[in-house]
Amino acid sequence: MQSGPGDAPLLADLNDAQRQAVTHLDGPALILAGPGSGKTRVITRRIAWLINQGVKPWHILAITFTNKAAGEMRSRVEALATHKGAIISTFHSFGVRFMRQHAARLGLEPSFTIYDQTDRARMTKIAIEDTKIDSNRFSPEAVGGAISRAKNHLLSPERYAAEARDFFARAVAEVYPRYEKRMRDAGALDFDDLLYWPALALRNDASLRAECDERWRYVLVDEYQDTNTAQYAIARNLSQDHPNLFVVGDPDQSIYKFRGSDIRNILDFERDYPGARVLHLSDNYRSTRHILRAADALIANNQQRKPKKLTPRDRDGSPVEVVTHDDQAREAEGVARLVRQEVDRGRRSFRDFAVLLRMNALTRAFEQAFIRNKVPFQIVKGLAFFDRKENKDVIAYLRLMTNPRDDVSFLRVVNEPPRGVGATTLERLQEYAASREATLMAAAAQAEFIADITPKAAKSLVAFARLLGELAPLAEGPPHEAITKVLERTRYRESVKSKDALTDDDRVANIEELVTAARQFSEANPDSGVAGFLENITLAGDIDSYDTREESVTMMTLHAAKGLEFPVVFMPALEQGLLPHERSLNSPGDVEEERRLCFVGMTRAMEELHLSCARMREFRGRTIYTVPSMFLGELPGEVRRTERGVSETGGHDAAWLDGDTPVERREPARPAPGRPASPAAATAAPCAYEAGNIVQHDSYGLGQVLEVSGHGATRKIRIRFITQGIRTFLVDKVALRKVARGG
DNA sequence: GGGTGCCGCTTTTTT
DNA sequence: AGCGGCACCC
Repeated sequence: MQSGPGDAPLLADLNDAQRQAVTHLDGPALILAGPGSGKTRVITRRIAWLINQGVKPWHILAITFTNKAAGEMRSRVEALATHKGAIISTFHSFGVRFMRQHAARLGLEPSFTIYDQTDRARMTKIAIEDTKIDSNRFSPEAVGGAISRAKNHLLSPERYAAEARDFFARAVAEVYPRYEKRMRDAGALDFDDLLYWPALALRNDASLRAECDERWRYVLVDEYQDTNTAQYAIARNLSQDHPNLFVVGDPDQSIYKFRGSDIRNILDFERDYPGARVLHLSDNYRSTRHILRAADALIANNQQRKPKKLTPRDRDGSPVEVVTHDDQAREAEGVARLVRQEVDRGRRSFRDFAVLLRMNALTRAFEQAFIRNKVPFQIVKGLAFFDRKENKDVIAYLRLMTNPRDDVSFLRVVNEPPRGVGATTLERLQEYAASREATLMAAAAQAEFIADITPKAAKSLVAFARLLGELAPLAEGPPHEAITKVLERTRYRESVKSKDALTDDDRVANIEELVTAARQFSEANPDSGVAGFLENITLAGDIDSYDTREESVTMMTLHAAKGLEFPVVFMPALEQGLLPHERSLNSPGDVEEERRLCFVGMTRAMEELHLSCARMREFRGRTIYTVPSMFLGELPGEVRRTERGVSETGGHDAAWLDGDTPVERREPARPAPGRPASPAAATAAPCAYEAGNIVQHDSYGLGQVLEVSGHGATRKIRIRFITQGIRTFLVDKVALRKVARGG
């Protein structure tokens, strides 16, 4: 490594491994970076260092997974070096830029619309109806998901069809080409297209590939463990002639398999790039020893994993807490009280706390508890706002202004507000459009010539087409003006107001908020028109709306928390079926991913980590008895385990749950009692288990033995599980743990 | 032929 | 919370 001018401040506060990573010059490099090991710092310093070494900024491409991470990286590099010309963006934003730039070469209009998963489902539904497949048999979401996975694996419709074996795959194989045709005709790309087409173009067009490889000589990829096949292909094809691919990641934090990421990309890096430099960042600067030991112990249970340890740099801190509550209301109340108390004592501020959950649906109880205790909070879930019906409607108008071929948006708002265009008319219109290979907008403009469409409906359709034609020029101007005009011309506000007096205030407020969001966007991006605004909101993720400076407790999913850190982390609802999630229990590989998810959550904590579960949980309208997460059993003995409440005693005071004023209550710390046992038939033969025993099964959770029958290899055991009903197993084959003798 | 109101289903995680 | 499906009314 050479040292250039002004390197000292870039390298001074780095440890040995970090410095080696930053100053790695040419050739592929894999940086295995555990949580809290300073990987963002390594990437940003490296970009600055490369520029200091004389690498031109426009030869640098740094890719992250979220817009927020990209923005942060950009501002951090900015503080270190002039990087004008370097691209720091997400894979998807890079894909958009690539597609717009090479649209002509790819046979695409540069004014394409980007479809989100909701739009994808609608288009999939249309495509299913194009085929002879029974549309009730397969949901558009399921088929759309399968198409998405195919694209993530770079499978074209032809290749997918060649490999389709089972009934479902054969149906998807029918729909996939129809979907693609429909998308192309609508001038639309889905999220996966933003990776799929660039990946294919780079793979198949040698001159384009060489041109891009030459342009981006230094490619850096963050969170490499989460790349899918398409992303892998993009990175690989940009790193042939200039094989300076620098990837940073942690196999233990791979949590996006469901959207196609392939952990083998990082595990096989050395095989794919012979001679790659491999560096390990294992010093953890984030968390206390207690937290790291707990996280280490948990992740060590994964079989498909290279062993590695996190080296703490910090003090011991306080032990990791595991608390069992009676139900989710008390669990949430416990969190809210602790936050309140710490803030009241002046020891913490609200923004020091985060509540990390497996599912968005679990936030309810916490919202209520925080409100009750006057604890300010924010939920990181940006989708909710732009997903509101009224906003989606307005957005559909904007899309039609920039791209009149967008059939999905057409269908969404052609009768919104109501214009007297019903299902029958639309069916006729679609038939007509299909027979002439025309877009719905074009067909609407000539609706008066379509047989079987009533004159009244035809008039409405023509007026609608004319309206959009008149609005279209506004797409070049600032988006908030376009929205204002849309609302005015469609009288959308008025139509909302006349519906339901109770909710319409909310809806109108949402529309106003959309106008504000558009105005803010215009101010920040004065040169962008409506198309830029649409692109921005479609590609914005939940985490992008998260404000770290806000004085409030943060609630978010474990997935969204990746890359973040908080002084105090709560991880509630650690129950079998939630984490690990029910749908992962059938496959050991999926359970390992759930364990990684738990690991990611735990390693967000800097000083305190509070894990909890509830004995009872209301979910989808039913109350179920829960089983503590298997992951809690994998933590070391040093964690502090506490039982609160204990329903069976009936001794606690629940008054605080109903009133506004919290009442202090006793915290009897006592062990959980065994479940009441029922008298069951005894068996003659000696056996490790007998009726009444309380047993733990790896997947089904806690249950009570009802009966043991037979003998030898055919001895059977019948168990009633708390959540999964009655099951029968062969005693010799089933993995059970006796928890209590019971009866 | 279109509009309206009610029911039940949906969601695990996301760019 | 939204939305498709359905029944019922205009």
